[in-house]
Amino acid sequence: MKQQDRATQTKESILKAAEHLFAVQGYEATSVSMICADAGVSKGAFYHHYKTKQSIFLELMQRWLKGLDEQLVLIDESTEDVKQGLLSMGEIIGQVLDVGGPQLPIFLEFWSRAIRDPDVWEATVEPFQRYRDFFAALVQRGIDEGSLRDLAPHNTARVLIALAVGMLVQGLLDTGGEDWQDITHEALELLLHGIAAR
Amino acid sequence: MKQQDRATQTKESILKAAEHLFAVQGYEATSVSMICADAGVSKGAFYHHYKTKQSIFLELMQRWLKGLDEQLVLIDESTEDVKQGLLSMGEIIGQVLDVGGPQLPIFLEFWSRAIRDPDVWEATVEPFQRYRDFFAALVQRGIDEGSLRDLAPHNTARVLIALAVGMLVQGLLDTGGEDWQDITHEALELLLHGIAAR
DNA sequence: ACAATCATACCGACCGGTCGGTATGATAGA
DNA sequence: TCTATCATACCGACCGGTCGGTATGATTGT
Repeated sequence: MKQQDRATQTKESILKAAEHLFAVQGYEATSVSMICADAGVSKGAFYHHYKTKQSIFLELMQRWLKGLDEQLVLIDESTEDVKQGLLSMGEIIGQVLDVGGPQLPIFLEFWSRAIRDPDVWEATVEPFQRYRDFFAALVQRGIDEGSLRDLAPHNTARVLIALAVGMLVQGLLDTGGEDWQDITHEALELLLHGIAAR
Repeated sequence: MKQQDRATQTKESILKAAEHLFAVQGYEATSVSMICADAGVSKGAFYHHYKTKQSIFLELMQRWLKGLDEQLVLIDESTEDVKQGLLSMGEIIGQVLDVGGPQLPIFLEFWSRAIRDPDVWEATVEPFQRYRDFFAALVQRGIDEGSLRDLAPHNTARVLIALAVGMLVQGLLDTGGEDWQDITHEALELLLHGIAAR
């Protein structure tokens, strides 16, 4: 095999091992040695490909967010009706919770680290502000096309994200096998139509 | 001074030091030695009063939740109108974010630890399910008195908690000095009346 | 005297990261 | 094409330091 191919393979196996271990044990509880053992690679190989333990942490997050980005943009482009688009995006949350559950706990660690570490902040929070702007634009579109009430797009976006994040956290901590696809859908319906009596 | 008084004073100063350090540096980054140094106490004193590092972590959380409990019950008893009660509870979130900001990051760590550690889970998640039941009962009351639409109380409670948690996380990660009191209030209004056009 | 309270000294495990060295494929001049 | 040279990929022992926790003795109120 070519040298470069072997290299990328090694790098990838390290990343996969790290992703798995971070998900199951958490970041702090996972040592570089464990990652190497799991990947079947030496510590030297690890530090040849990655500068620090944290750097692999960040690369993981960037990949993850990139995937989320693409999904959102995809839905955004394929929907005409804003209300329907919001519901579709809600389904992403449900999917994320039902499918990618195991590796989600990392997010909580990312966030708590982001508060102190500027590098982590840049890689996690800054993208979230991009999402907020994205939702705000979507809400504005809804207002323009008359399907949404005339409310502050920025704040509404914050509410939407709060809903997403809150559902994510609850999904992580709830043990019972809830159907989050369903719950998130209903939550968005509630937000759309209000819970107060007419 | 009496021996027992001195003991409780020591215990309290340890707790205060731990609370402060956990808030500023995080749990893992804070060592027992640092807590002792900050409290002006020896390691022997620490392990005389607390079994492990984690035990102090848990005691902190229990105190915190107890305070939250009391606030919620207080509002619950003092309000007649459910809609108004919900808005008042929203203000708690705002208060919590504006006032107790510095020590909130611990929550994220608590949650991420709760996923793996059964003891932490019991101390953090189980209370949250109590809150959910509490909100569910409140929603049910709203339905009965006709101020809320007839919807599943359990799911609605989940939405309310999602909103609270989501706002909390955003409040932690947003750098700008937003007025979360205001934002949370508007969020609840949005949820109450819906964002869709009539 | 006796127990509660605290201080000091210390242990073994482990951690992230480094470093000297090797193995192996790429490259280029003869 | 054969070979000398070099860069990349990788190995694993090792380091300084930190950590949570313990063992033991001093102090102090009762």
